[in-house]
Amino acid sequence: MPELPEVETVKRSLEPIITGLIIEKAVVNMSKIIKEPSAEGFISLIAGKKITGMDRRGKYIIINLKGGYSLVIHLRMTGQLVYKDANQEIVKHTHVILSLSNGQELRYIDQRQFGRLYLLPSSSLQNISGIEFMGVEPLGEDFTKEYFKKELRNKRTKIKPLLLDQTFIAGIGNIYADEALHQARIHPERSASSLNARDVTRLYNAIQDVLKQGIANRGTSFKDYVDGEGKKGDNQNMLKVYGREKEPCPNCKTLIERKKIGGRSSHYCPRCQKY
DNA sequence: CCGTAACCCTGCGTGC
DNA sequence: TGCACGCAGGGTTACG
Repeated sequence: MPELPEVETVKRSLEPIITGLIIEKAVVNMSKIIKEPSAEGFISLIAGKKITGMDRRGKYIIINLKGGYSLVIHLRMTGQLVYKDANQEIVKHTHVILSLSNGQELRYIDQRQFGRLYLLPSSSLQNISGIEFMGVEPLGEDFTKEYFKKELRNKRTKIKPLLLDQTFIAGIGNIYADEALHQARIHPERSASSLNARDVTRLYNAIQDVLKQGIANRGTSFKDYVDGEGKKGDNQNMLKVYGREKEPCPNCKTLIERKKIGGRSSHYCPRCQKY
């Protein structure tokens, strides 16, 4: 479940080793993974392009190419973008292989095939529907406490689904939403507009804390996630509530509960996180 | 505006 | 042992 910290870790692990290399050739084993343009167009367009750097927007990985193009990758649930020697075994579910000018490859692997690749002009990233209306970067300077507070006042939804809304804040997924709400001691079903100033401050700080901690620990490897070099992260060991149903809350020893909220399973401490 | 659910997909756990 | 089934989950889309 790659969220902002995992995507950022992939970006940071790959950028120094692939910048400056040329994508010599692409092999597409599953054409639906290429969302834009067609698989054929992708293959012909990407060949010969030099990698100039990388970016991240929300959960999207952006690989910038010389000539004004960008390769954009969304890993969704089980996607992996890994740098491997061309001699390394091609594992099951390898859908796209980019051959690089140093004999290495960038491989897109995705067990559930939910992830997508896009190749489009760097000036047209807004053409990707998920990016067009994407909300603020939670670790960027536009995400201020004042902005967060003001926005929450007008929202009539529950706080947990709101944190997952990518058009509100970019990059938070189920793991970090549950962790942030636990740190802030806020029940996931509280209505967003009901949070008082102290709640807002705690949640604002908690969002940034859990994301920064996730990055510092190189991501949460709950199941499939690995960085650009195929290495697992360490943040799964730091989680307080996510995936810990029926385990004691680290604060108060009350057993963690799990409940579907807004269609997503939510993990919380019924004692620390009151209504 | 908000909530709910379907969709996409494979692997895994459960029950028979 | 193996089959059928349900669940998991991010983000988009459809619908009430």
